[in-house]
Amino acid sequence: MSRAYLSVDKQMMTKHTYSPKASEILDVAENHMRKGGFDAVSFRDLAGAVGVKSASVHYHFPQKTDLGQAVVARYRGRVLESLGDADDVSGTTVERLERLLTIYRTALTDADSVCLCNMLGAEAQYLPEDVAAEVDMFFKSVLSWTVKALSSAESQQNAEEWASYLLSSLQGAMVLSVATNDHNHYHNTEKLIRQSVQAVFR
Amino acid sequence: MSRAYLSVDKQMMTKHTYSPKASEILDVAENHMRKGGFDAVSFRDLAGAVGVKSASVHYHFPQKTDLGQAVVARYRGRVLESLGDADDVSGTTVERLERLLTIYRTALTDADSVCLCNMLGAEAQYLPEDVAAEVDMFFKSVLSWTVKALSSAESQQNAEEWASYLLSSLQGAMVLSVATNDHNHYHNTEKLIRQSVQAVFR
DNA sequence: GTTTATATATCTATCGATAGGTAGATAAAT
DNA sequence: ATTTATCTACCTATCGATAGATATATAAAC
Repeated sequence: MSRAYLSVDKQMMTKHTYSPKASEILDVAENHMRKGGFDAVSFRDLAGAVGVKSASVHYHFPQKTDLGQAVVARYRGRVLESLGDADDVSGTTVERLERLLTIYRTALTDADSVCLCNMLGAEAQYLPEDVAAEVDMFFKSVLSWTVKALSSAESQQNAEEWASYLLSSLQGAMVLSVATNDHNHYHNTEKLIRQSVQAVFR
Repeated sequence: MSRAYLSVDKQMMTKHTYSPKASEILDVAENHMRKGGFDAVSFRDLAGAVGVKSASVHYHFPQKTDLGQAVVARYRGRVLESLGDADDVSGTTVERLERLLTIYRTALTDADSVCLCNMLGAEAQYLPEDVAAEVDMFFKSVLSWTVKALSSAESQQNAEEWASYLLSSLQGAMVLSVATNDHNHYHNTEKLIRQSVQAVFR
């Protein structure tokens, strides 16, 4: 069994500061949010899914903004943890990038839905400010990691530009895959990303 | 003033089969849907925006599914019309591709929101079947156009793979641009797409 | 040890607001 | 007269959120 990176996987959430029930709520909320966006999750549905009443969900997350913030923050933390340190890696740029590709691939395959922050990022102007800020932070963090991962000494290429390009491709490929119900769009993009990076960086 | 392709622009919707009021409703629905998804538009809000009561919106679009279908179908038609015939173009592949880039660029710039079908495609599993089918058709149509646009006689590259890759990049770049409130992600991706295509196709 | 207090986690019941949707009247245009 | 387009008025269902009660567990005070 493959590890779930972007996807919810209780086994890898060891250092959660949330109670078991709160974590369970976040799990359901995250999966549902990835498929339908922020407004697609309701306190009642969450409550039903974890076997409590909606008022009890409000106990753990008083406002819906708190819930959204928690979902995105935990998601970001999990992704960054899976990515690890971008600096301390030996190996080629392409090898380094495989970690990023695996994370996104597993996220798509496991849940058959786009990246949480893709879904929420698209509706950023429609989100509570706090939640939008968490989403913004996700992209800035992952972009920063990717820039580092691409910054090999030999290359004179602009790592920032390529990081933005690569992340865009991966995010968009997930959307195409879900929208057309054909994951080949993702796998194909993965392949061409490898080619491009191999050609440009070394 | 630039022409709005993906964006709503009444001037270019000459052959609509909708009444003026219905078109107005579709305009508002489309813009709102791009920012918040399918559930973000309500009959009451639409009614208020166009100066009628919600029951009158139901007159034009009995069910919300009808509204969603109409919005996406019109959007797709407008984009395909703007793209024109991919075959009859003289010029380089890159030049041919500029039309696609301009459409997406203008869409992002004019409305500061992602492509309608990016927003809806991400939540495809959450949409009414009819609406999801329209979204699927959008991507298949634009992909088909792009494949043709890339299929120059001299090139031996796989046009289908590259079409999927390019569209993914553009879609994802819009998401990053909106989510981080930094359109440079889009413009940067545009630039690197040009480079990549120029290197691979001729 | 027993009592007192506080925190945790849930419940029932309800609120006002809003969602999509419908029935039937009205007014204008053809 | 019929069609087109709108209205008023209403329905049921669900939304996020709150009030107030309850059971349990831990912790502190006596």
